Amino acid sequence: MKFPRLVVIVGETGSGKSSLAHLLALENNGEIICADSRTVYKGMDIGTAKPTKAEQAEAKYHLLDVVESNEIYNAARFQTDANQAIQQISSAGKLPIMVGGTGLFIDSVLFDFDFGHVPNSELRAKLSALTLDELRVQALVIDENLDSNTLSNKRRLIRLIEVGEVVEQQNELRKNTIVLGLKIPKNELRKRIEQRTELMFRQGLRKEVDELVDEYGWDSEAMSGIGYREFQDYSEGKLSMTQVKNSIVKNTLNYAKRQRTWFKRNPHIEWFEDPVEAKKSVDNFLTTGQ
RNA sequence: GGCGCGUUGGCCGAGGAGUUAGGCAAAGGUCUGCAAAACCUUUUACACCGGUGCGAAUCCGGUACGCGCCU
Repeated sequence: MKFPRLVVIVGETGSGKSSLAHLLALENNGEIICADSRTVYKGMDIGTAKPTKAEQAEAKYHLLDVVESNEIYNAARFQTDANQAIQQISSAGKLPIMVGGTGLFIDSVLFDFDFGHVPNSELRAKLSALTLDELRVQALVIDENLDSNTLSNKRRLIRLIEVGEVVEQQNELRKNTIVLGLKIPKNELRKRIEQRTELMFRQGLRKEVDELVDEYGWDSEAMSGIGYREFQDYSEGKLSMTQVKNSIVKNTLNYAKRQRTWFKRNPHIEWFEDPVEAKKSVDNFLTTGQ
């Protein structure tokens, strides 16, 4: 079976998708695949709201703690790892459930992305030294219809030049797949994110950050995430701890906004505000295969 | 009571007679190997009243509020 049955749950940070996934796993003999660009890192537990040890004891989680906090993980690698996990889970007779908020990661599996050329770090280094205008000139040769979003984005221009062509968008959904989206009202989301941040502090976020900084420094991959990087300003005396906390809430909210924008354009997502309704939809999918 | 200084969009903050300061926040958006990233778009303000100018947020006078100093 090339495309085993797959349940996918998406949503913004704090939407409750993780707990829904956990429940679904328990009820349907499922295993979870985390589609999250941060929980792949070891040592980043509190700030990424990684499933707890207790949760991991109840249900099997995949793609957690797969790299050290100073390593780089990326979408292409996720795609491979996730597909492998899906095969493995389903050949063991279980139901794969993919949950996460990293849109690119999710879509790479959902739409079977062909990422194209492998990154060329030498070329990238060379291109990074160029100005935006110089990159534009090269990029416009490849595609003269680039919009202002891309034309101002150095990183994307570099990738475009590296690949040498515009990759064709693919929007045919993976077979045997149901995609559920969890959404919650905005003011409710804010409340949850505030509570969640508060909880992280109580669970010892600050200590986790200190340990990671001691080991990898402020410039490491681990420290680039929300809930971590904000502490640098505290350590430099620029922000008080309260301001750090507020800043984390704000950045998380901004991130949630970007996630919402990302998922909004996917027409295959069935949106739910009530997890119970979402569960019914999954039940239906599992019994009818539809 | 007298003298001086200040009053800029949600906040900070430049400028200063006729083209957009900028930053932050907010809202919307982009997205195929860094994605909790990177980036795009939008929001037309100068306390109030009068005066002088073709033209004032920008100059002059007064009013209010704030700050400082003096008696």
